[in-house]
Amino acid sequence: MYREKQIFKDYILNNELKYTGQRDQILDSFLSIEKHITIEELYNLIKKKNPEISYATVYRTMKLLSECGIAKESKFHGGITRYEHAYDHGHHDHLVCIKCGSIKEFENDQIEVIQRKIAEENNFKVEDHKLEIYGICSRCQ
Amino acid sequence: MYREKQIFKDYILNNELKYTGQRDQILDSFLSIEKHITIEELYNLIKKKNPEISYATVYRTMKLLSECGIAKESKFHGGITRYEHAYDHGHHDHLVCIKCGSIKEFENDQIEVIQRKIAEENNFKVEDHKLEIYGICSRCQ
DNA sequence: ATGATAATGTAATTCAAAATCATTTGACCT
DNA sequence: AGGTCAAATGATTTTGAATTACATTATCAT
Repeated sequence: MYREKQIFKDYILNNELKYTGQRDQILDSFLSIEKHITIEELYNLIKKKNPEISYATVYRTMKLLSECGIAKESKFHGGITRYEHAYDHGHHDHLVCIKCGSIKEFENDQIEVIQRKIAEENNFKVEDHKLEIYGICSRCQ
Repeated sequence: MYREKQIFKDYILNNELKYTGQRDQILDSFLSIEKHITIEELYNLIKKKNPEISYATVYRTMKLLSECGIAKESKFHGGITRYEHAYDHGHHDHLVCIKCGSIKEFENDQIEVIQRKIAEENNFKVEDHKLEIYGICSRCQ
């Protein structure tokens, strides 16, 4: 079983919620996809297995998964919300193709260090940060 | 006269548009404010001088100012669009306070260099990039 | 099985932003 | 200066993502 599933179950338990079939399906579908997925894409994916699912439930469940650190919301160019896997994923940033919309992750320690330095210089207490590079990916050139 | 005003007039001329009183007022008000301003804030500011102004005109004019490089749209945490001065402003990034909402600009050449390196490694053609650091500003701690 | 309580689906609502459209205004021409 | 015509404007409606309200259904501890 996915480690994430146990985390979700614990979260459910600790908050007096219920572990339902839909929540389980949504988590499974989310984990099965290795991309930054939109609610719409996720909804359509789940609908294949369970045509009864509603948009509202997908929205609500992804909020829960974000709260317990399994998913992370992010908005790129255009502004619609996408979800990426967050459990056991170190901090990373994104290369976003403005042509095909593909999103590639990358990690860079130097940038993290510089960011901390800038924050310190400004007496700023960092909670989170994001770096996005927009351009044309190799395939689209 | 602001250098920006000439740019705007040229842009208007080249696109067979018209340089109207409202557009002039909106540009003046925008330039007079040294912050990342929302449409609502700008609308309220202009309304004091000209109560006839409408939201639609402010929206439309800010689009024009963005098109000709005088303003730049940006969305921070929360997602509502803000406009900042763009003419003759080098690239910079932002420290965003999640408590009071204040936004502070900073420049860092090292980050620019690293970003270019990362893009190169990924055979990615950079068009734009943004770095936002979210946290608590010095005043709010 | 029962009852308390949460989850769900449908539909309505919110909010920023954009679009529609009738009317007004500005730029250009002679 | 006045006429012409396209563009600008304001009021209103529409859009689209996201959230919420509410009636109904499902879950789970007992």
